[in-house]
Amino acid sequence: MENYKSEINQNLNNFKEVCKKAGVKCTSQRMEIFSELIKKSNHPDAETVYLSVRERMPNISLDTVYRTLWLLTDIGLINTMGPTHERTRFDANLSQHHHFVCNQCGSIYDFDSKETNKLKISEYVKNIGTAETIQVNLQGICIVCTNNEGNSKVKEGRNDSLAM
Amino acid sequence: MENYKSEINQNLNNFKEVCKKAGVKCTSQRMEIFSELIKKSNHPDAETVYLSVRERMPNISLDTVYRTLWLLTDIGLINTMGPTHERTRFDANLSQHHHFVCNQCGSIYDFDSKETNKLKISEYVKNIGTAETIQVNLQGICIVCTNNEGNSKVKEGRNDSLAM
DNA sequence: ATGGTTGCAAATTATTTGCAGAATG
DNA sequence: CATTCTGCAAATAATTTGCAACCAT
Repeated sequence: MENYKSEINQNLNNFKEVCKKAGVKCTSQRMEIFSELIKKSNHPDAETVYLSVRERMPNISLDTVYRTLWLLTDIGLINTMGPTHERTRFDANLSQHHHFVCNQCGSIYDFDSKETNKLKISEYVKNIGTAETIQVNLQGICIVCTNNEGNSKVKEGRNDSLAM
Repeated sequence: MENYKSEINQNLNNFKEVCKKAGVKCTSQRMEIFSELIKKSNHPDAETVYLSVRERMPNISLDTVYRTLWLLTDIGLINTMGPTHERTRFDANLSQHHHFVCNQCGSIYDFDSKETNKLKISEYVKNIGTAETIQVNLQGICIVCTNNEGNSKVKEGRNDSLAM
């Protein structure tokens, strides 16, 4: 309970630094939104963040929350869960398979690997729950885009890469 | 090229059977939409399906495509990619981690495992592209819901389980 | 025949944007 | 002080829904 507050302070210092580097202002709204996200580990959506922050800042508006969340994502302070700005996509392939998403063209390739299917994840999540399905998602650059280097249009600037 | 058509026919026979079992009608629209999804392996969204099917059925409407895709999902003939009907969720935890999604309450738990991080997926997808990030998603029932058995509300009936 | 299904148009939900005043560096 | 931000309200995009006509069983 004690180092929870200091963790936020530590993060807020980093926050100010990153903002300065990125050339964006460090406003009270942004700090509230950011620390809200650090406090809540349950990956809230914009509306949820808005409702919580509003308890401390009654005048904040939902669109500020949206703008801030995307800004924080752009400058690398937070991430989104899964694909964003995407419409729901459907798949008739019901067999066990995994996905490779190209950060450049947005294509999704299916793949399968015995090694992946054999993963004994269950042991790692025993204290979380019982897993029924496992799905591996890879992000990177597909061969087509690698070969087309130069004439490929970037689809999203928000796909920060996270070294493996 | 030849067994591509026979694959569709085979799937369409199964389609009719499943429809009968589920007590839904086997309309021409539904057959077109389903076979469109089988032909395209690129996980199209509703609009894309709509545009393709419209070439053969000029009068079909987009909402029929939506209704059909969800119906097919409900009766287990197709799947959606990733979370659906979900707002974008944000996460301040930037370290390498994976997710456990509870099919019952919708909570998302973070977890990490050395074994997972060491996965040499790159070799399996060499001919697809170069992966920069790997993310494992587990679906199942979390401990909280297991303990609350009975008074928990089911969130989605669309989470077909796939044995590990 | 008749109840599920379709197409249309209108509704809803999530998210984005233009603009004038407010706050930050 | 000069911008960058914010809050408001209105716009947009994806998806859903009510309803009368239509089609499969």
